[in-house]
Amino acid sequence: MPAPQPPLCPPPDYLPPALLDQARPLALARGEHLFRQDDPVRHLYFVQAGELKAIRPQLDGSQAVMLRGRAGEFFAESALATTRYVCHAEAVCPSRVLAFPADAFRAALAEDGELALTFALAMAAHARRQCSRQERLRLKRARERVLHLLTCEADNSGRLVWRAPLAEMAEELALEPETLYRTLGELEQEGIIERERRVIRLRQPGCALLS
Amino acid sequence: MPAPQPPLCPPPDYLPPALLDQARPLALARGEHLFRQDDPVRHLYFVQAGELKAIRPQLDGSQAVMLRGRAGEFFAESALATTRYVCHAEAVCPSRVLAFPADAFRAALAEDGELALTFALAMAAHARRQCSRQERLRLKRARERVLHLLTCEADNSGRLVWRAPLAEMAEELALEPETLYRTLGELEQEGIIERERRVIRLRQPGCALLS
DNA sequence: CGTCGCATTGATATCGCTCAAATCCGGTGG
DNA sequence: CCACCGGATTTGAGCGATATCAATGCGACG
Repeated sequence: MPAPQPPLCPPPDYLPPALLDQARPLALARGEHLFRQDDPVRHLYFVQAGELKAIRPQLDGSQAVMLRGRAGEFFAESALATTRYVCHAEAVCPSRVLAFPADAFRAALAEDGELALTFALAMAAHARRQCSRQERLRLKRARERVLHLLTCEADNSGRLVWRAPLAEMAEELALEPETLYRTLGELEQEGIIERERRVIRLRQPGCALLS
Repeated sequence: MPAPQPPLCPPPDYLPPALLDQARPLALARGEHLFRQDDPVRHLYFVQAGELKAIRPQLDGSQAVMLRGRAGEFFAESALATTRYVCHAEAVCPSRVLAFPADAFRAALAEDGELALTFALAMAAHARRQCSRQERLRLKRARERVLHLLTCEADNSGRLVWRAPLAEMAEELALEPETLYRTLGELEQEGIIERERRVIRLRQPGCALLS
């Protein structure tokens, strides 16, 4: 019974009404799949609430999180360039998405250069966030990866609400859950973070803690 | 004396002549910078020959390779969305690039929806390659990262020509050079690869070597 | 011939992974 | 209300892989 409490994110206001009319709302329970590898790309998705992740199963049985889509973002928009998905997508927590028909979306972009530019810029911004994730994965020590995530994802006051089990965060960081638990424990002991339930708070947000 | 021997890659044919006319060719020596962090974004770059990398200096003195631009690709096009660069860019080997004025590029996109769509699709394809790099970094063992790179970057016959020192490849893989040397040595001993100078050849291209 | 950058190899320390076990917590059903 | 259950979290011990430090070889080039 997907019923996320937070309010729904409206789709970007630069989208033309004709496109918005064709959007179909979907609700996903935690763990439910939005699409699977090799599925044909029929829709472009916008996340209104919750969070999605795109995963590729690895040969060792684990899964690599290729990207995440949070509320207010398009998700897997790079699929626009191809006809089939190269990974699976599932909801990290109860989520709501808007599904736009892919060809209608392409047509709208081709017809309206202004729209296409705006969308391209949104993709560019998205690419930057992906770069940040990559920078994080290049850090070799667990402590640094964790701090990188916290400083990047926490709000101005240093608070980060993680709605899924921490094993999910470990996966995001390409760490084992035990390592993450221990690292968070150490950071807490050192007074660098506080923890309560699903909330983690950086005591000195914006401070250069890395390395 | 930047004088790369390979032929120059022509810019994409979907670019309008008006835009091509404004492109300025640049030649870069190995290690030369194309732009630096905090520089204003005045140009969009297309790589005609050689290879570029965008790097962010880390607090520990090392540098993280955020992305690479190879011949035939746009480089750092996500900068279109912002006004200042967030990282440095330098040539990995002697290179040639075309510099398009950023505002002319934006204007051309806004004016021509067809062009904007094509460019957006190119960005999407680029995003997929970035995803692949990320997947690589999520692999925990050095051997798997190396094989992932080889299988992804080698041509059909399994050949990969690496024009820069191997330390550059180590950096790309977020490994220490020594680890890469040792790993390549093992793979060679096991008959999985062959090496000669700057050329690495996978003996069984396309084979599922990752575990 | 000397130097410099790159490649290679060895020894050691450290970190994160792995396996294992215990505890906590929220939710469910009696 | 309480007992129970499963998932999530914590903690421990040991091992293996990679980083780190150090030394040497090697080839290009001035």
